[in-house]
Parts: sequence; structure tokens; C-alpha cells
Amino acid sequence: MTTEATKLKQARDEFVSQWGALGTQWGINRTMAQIHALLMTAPQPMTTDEVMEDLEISRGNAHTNLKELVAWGLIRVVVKKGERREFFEAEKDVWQIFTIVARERKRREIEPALAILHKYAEESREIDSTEGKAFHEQMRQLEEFVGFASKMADRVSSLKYGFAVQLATKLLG
Amino acid sequence: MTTEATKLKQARDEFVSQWGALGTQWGINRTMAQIHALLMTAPQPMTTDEVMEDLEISRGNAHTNLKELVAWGLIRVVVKKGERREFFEAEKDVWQIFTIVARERKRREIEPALAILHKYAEESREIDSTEGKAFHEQMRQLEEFVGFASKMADRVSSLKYGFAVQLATKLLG
DNA sequence: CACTGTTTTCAGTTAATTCTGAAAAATCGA
DNA sequence: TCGATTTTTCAGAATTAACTGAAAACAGTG
Repeated sequence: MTTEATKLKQARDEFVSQWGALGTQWGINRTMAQIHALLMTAPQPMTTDEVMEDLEISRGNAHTNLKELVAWGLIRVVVKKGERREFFEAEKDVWQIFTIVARERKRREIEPALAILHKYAEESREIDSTEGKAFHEQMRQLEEFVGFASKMADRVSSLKYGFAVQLATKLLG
Repeated sequence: MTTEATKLKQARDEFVSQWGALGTQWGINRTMAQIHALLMTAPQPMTTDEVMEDLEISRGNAHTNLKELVAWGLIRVVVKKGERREFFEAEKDVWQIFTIVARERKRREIEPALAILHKYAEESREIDSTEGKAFHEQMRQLEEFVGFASKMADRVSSLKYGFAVQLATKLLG
């Protein structure tokens, strides 16, 4: 192998490993982040067995996390002619990745929060005491803000990348 | 106790408990989220002992998470005249809470990611092979995007709430 | 300085999450 | 339908994260 090829392989390996460690911070498990990094930097779609071998993980682990990534929409199943096995390839477009992650985070983090805030804002609506009013007001303000943020996330996600950049640059640059 | 007071107490307890469960999704531990919810809805600053009792947790746990919340800036230490104990009170302003959480997430999630992307974009800069160029390009695009997002987060966080709403509404409403 | 109340630390325990590996189920060609 | 290959499931093992409780350190008070 050439020096260049070795260098690339090593850089890629390190990237995959470090991206995996980062995943923990992001609240997604290490393996999932590693597989994502691996496929994002793979020149070709990969099979479950190749992923297992590259990351030295079990079949069950590889399988579960590949399917989870497919569910997120961060990777796709690719079928090749004359091949029974499934191949996986990552979405590589950064804006696409961003909107997918944003959508998923909204679903898992924002929406449940909103539901809780709404529930307790409602339940405390009629309480007359000073403390009751304060509680209600706090719930209401949080609900209003989170609802607003949620809507903004939708709007931004639905923009085309170029337009989002243009907009942001014009306004805040 | 009046019916209203019972109702409020129950609503608040439930809110604290459910907010804690949500915390897990957000990548912060349950206790920390519970304490935050408790203090956000507390009519008065609370002591460590009161927090321990309310949530039925150990002194060590209460202490660690109170200090962590102080480090984030989501709660403050309050000293009362003639009292040796520390009291804690939460920041209740939603925009303040948002900017604090945004800053912390940026520090813990965005910046390390940016550092990694930058490192491997640099390391692969000179690799001439097709695969090397593709790897470099992927790193570069991710770095560019994450860097851009990071800057935007700063800009938005530094706005006054009213101005942020006005801006967002005008552009995307 | 000695006493009391309060905060901080941390070794050991418990709980939660993730991973393995093997078995079961599904898929496909002949 | 059978056999070979591939995917899926899941009970138990391993790992990681969170929590307890008690002891040590610290900070005021007389």
C-alpha cells in the first residue's frame, strides 16, 4: 500500500473513532455514530459484514444500529443486481443531514416537552392563589417559547440550503 | 390544605417528575432536570435539604447536581441575611434559559465536532487519490456547515428576545 | 481554639444502557 | 419443498452512568 493510502486509511479510522466518542455527547450511542461516520466516508455502499469487521462489533449490534440509522433517514438501503445482501450508503449532503437531525431532535426533544408544558399550563389555568398564578404563568411562557422555537425549526428545515445561507448571511452577517 | 393548593402541589410534582424523565432525552441526567424544574416552579429559593426532601434523593446527588446547574448558569446561589446555608433559585426568563442552554450545547456538542472535522480536513488536504479527495471534501463541507451553524447560534443568542421574535416572524411568518 | 452547622468528596452500590452471540425467522433460487 | 444465505430477535453479559451514605473538609461563632 502507498504511503498516501495508509495515511487516508488512518485518518478515516481515527475520524470514525472520534466521531463515535462525540456521539455519546450528542445522546446517540457510540456505535450508531461510528457507523454513520464510516458510511459517510465510504467510497462505496457497505454490507453488514463489512461494517462488523471494520468496527469489530457483533452482528446484532451492527444490525440494530444500521436499522436505526435507516429509520432516521441518515442512511439508505441499496440493492445491487445479482446480490442478495443489503448494502448501506449514507446521505452525504450536509443540509440534508442537518434537516434530518433537526427533524428527529424536534420529534424526540421538543414535542414531548411541549406536550408536558401544555398539560400543566392547562391544569393550572384556574388556580387563583398567587403561587398558582405564578406556576401557570411560568408554564405558559415556557410553552409559548418552545412552541415558537418548534415552528421556527420547521420553517428553517424546509428551506433550500442556498436560501437559508443567503437569509442568515443577510440578516446576521 | 385547600383543594386548590393540593391541585397545585400535585401538578407541580408531576411536572417535576415528567421534566426529569425528559431530561434523559436531552442528554442531561434525570436528577439535574428534576432539580431545575423544581426550582423553576419554586415560589422561594430552596436549600439543599429542601431539594433532597422534595425529590427524595441523597445529599451527594443533590449537591452535585445543584453545583452543575450553577455551573451552567441555570440556577444561582442566594445568600440570606443571618443564614449560613446556601439557597438556590432558578433563572426563570425563557430567553435567558434558551441562551444558556444554547451556549452550553454549543460548547459541548458543536465545538468538539468542529475541532475533529477541522483536524481531518487538514490531514487529508494533500492526499491526491480519488478517495482521498472525496474524504477531504466531505470533511471540508461538514466543517464549513458546522462552523456556519455555530456562528449563527452565537448571533441569535446575542439578540434581545423581542428582536429575535420580530426578526423570525418577519422573515418566516 | 473548640464546637456546630454546612458543604464537599468519593468508594462502593445500584440502575440503565449497550453489546454479544446464538438461535429463529425470513428470503430466495433451484 | 428443500437447502443455503441473509436478516432479525433477544436473553444474558458487559459496560457505563448515576446515586448513596458516610466521612472529611470547611466556615463561621463564641
